[in-house]
Amino acid sequence: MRDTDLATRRLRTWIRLLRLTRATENHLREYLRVKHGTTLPRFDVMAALHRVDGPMKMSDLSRQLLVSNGNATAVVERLEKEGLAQRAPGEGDRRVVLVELTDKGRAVFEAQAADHRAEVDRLFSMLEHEELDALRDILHRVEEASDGQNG
Amino acid sequence: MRDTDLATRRLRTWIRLLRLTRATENHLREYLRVKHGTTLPRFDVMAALHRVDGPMKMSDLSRQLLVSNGNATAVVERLEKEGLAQRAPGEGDRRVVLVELTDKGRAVFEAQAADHRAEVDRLFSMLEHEELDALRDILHRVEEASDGQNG
DNA sequence: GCTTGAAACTTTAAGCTTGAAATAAGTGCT
DNA sequence: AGCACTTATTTCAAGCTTAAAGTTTCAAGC
Repeated sequence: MRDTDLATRRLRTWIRLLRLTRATENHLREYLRVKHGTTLPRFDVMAALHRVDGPMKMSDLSRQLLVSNGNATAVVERLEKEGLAQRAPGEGDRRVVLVELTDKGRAVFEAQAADHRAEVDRLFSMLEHEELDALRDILHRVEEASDGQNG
Repeated sequence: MRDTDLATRRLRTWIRLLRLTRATENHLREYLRVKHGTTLPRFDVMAALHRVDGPMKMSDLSRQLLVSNGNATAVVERLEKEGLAQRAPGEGDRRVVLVELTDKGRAVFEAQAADHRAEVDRLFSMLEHEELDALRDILHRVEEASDGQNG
């Protein structure tokens, strides 16, 4: 394999990375569905909102999650309908919309997050500090390079 | 960071992996859209069909791509409508449907694939043999473990 | 103050995706 | 043959996602 040219190895590595990510997402989707009756996009949005622990601009939300503006609007709309999040107009800039979790949303998310964390720990239980170090270095290298190219 | 407990490190690593995958997919989606007027799901399906280079069962296709059956049906239907793929009933087992690329589909895909490969090569140009080796080992370890758990 | 342009969101249409239900066809048991 | 069970695929409803167009608001230059 080491005599295969770099372009081919990079392509194969990307495909394997993509497959691992999909398989893991499928597993977590199913887990969240049967255990908490929720979906991955909802969970992701709630995680971002919980993380900042306060009002967050819609645009920051979509930037954070790497999804389109319209997508953020749609998912937040559903969360709001279920009483898990709420939107309010921004104070200064009247174009801005601020989202945050409701108390109910926070409670619901924290229960989901605990199980989610445990499941991720289980799924990656074969990775110890050594592999995590190696992976951290590689991810760091990729992120650094693409920061240089884009933003 | 090394004094952070393993569960936390695994969760953070998963999140970073997910972000890298999403960023890369977003980039490739945009690339295929502007340069070839196609989408990632269509490209993925065509790649799978090109890979086997011959008739493929719908169920094998969805298994390969880690998507639902209904999804495979929908994407193939669109490819068929565009004359890029064609379906035919299986010979022996009459439940089976076999898909394959048309000549046009093969030609179209090969042009897309060449550019896609070059773009992936560019996106991961910071990874040399050394990092690819490390990543291969890690991915192998994860795949091995989940094979033991599931299928 | 007006205009021009940019920014923050929402809306819309089209496509993607899932999970479940529905069809249809094969397999095995009696 | 008849019956239950499994497998292969499609259909369907609901939700997710994007890109593009539309609305409202802000900022800068005149």
